[in-house]
Order: sequence, then C-alpha cells, then structure tokens
Amino acid sequence: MLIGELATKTGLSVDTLRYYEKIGLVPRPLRDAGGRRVYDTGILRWMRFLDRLKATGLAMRERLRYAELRDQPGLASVRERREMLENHREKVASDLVKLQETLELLDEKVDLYRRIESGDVPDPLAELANSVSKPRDA
Amino acid sequence: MLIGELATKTGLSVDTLRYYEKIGLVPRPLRDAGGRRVYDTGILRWMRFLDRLKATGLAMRERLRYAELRDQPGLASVRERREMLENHREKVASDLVKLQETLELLDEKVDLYRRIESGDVPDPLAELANSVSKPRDA
DNA sequence: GCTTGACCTGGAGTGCACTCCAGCACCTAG
DNA sequence: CTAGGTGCTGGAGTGCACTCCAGGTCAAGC
Repeated sequence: MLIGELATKTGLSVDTLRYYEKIGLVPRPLRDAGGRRVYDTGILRWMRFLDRLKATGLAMRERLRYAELRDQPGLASVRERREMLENHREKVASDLVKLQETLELLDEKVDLYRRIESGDVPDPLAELANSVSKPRDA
Repeated sequence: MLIGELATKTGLSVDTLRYYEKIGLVPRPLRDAGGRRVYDTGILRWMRFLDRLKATGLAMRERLRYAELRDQPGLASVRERREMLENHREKVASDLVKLQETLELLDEKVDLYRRIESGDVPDPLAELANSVSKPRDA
C-alpha cells in the first residue's frame, strides 16, 4: 500500500501521514525501488487506535509517548503503557459524564427556545418577546 | 466583582478573560471610577455555559457566533441559536457513543497488558515475553 | 505619603498540529 | 517517447487560542 491509499483509508492527508512519521507517531515504512513508502496493512490497526485516542482527547504529546513505548521491549514499557491507558480511561469516563450532563442541558435549552419561538414565552425572558407578534393577553 | 475574582471563579486567567472580551465572547463589563472592569455575578452563568460548550468540543468560531446572536433581539436569533444547539446536541450524542466504545477498548487493552505483566502472555504477543522471566513450559 | 499589589492598554510572542510549496524523480498509459 | 499522476525532500507558512510583556494608573494599608 502506498501513501495515497493509506491516506484515503485513514481519512488523513498525505502530508499529515508524512508529518506523523517525521515526529515518530507512525513507524517508518519500508520503501520500494523508487524510494516510495510501502505500508503493511497492519498499520491500519495502529492508525485506528491512534484515532481513538485522539478523538477522546489524548494529547499529541501522550500519543507520541505511547508510540515511543510501543517499540521498546520489556515489562517496563508494558507497565507504562498500561498506566497511560488507565489514566486515559478515567479521563474518558469523566468526559462521558460531562457529555451526558451537557446533553440534558442542551435539550432543556432547545426546548426553551422552541417555546419562545412558538410564542409561549417563559417569564424571565419576557423581554425577548418584544419582537414577537403575540396578542397582549390570549 | 473585579477581573481577578472572576478569573479565580471561572478558572480562567485574567489575560484569557480580557482576550475573550476583545474577541466578543464575553460582554464588555462596566468600569469603576478607576477604569477597572466590574462584573455582574450573572456573567458566571454565561461563563459556565460557554465552558460546557467548549468542553464538549464546540469550536471557538461557533461559540463566538452564539455569543453574537445572544445580544440580538428577535426570533431569527432565537431560531439560529436553537439550530446551533440542536446540531451540537447531535455531535455530543455521537461523541458519547464513541467515548463509550473507547472505554471498552481501553478496558480490554488494560486487561491485556495486565495479563502480560503477570506473565500470562497471550499468543500473538509472545515476542514481548522475551524479557519476562517465565518458565519455558509450565 | 509611600509602598505594594491589582488593574490597565497595545502589541508581540508561543506552542500546537498541521498544511502548503518548490523543485525534483519515477512509472504507466496512450 | 511524452504527458500526467503520484511520490519524494526540506522548509516555510497558517490558524487557533491563548500568554506574556512593557510601561503605565489606581486604591488601600501602614
């Protein structure tokens, strides 16, 4: 697989892939006779995992550290990776709660706005009704 | 309330608060005789809501748009804000699913690492066991 | 009345994570 | 055999969201 195909499959740009390689986030692939990068399909698993970490807010610096640990043998590396994932797990769990709370808040606000739009204006926002063509008392 | 106190209460820096004011994210407060910003406690509600939007990934540009709409009267503004919140609600809901999936994935990985650490190495990762003092066949 | 600390302004600087570009090589189809 | 598409490198440029000055004003406590 050449870089263009990997870009398509991961949704990243070719430039981003080369950038990730430069900083050490993805391992350097083999090259063909013409010097072009040739990727093993196994890279996709790693890219998807990285994407998960990114999407859940793990900082680049941390992802980089994890990548670095990945090609270090020994239990110390395994242990540190486990600890990183455990820490991240806790962060994700608490984000989850925040997201759930925000979901409720958004639903309430949307509901409020809907009521304002339909002319059913709740008390503390009565000023907002100035421009609404609502009969004075019906 | 002066800016230092607001900074403490919101967890933002004084510089950030002034920056937010400059770009229009927070309304310009009154000034005292010495030209210092004096904030109404009501600002805290707005700051907390902004923080919610930020924490759930609403881009600065969008938060800015919302802030702008906030001091425009009329139903058009209410409608646009509602639509923004509805869109954001959907994004939050899908992030929620992603986070839940990632939580499971992290738990699996942590579990795997734990097993490696305890010497109970699963098959495809056997190379990692080289440095582990595990008896050859027990 | 003087020191100290919080505040003011305008503007420059920072770190992050890409993104773009010039100038070149290679390979395949027509 | 040549045109177009894809790839290469090193390095410059971008947008975002702050963050940090310098050089000054102001208010309250000792």
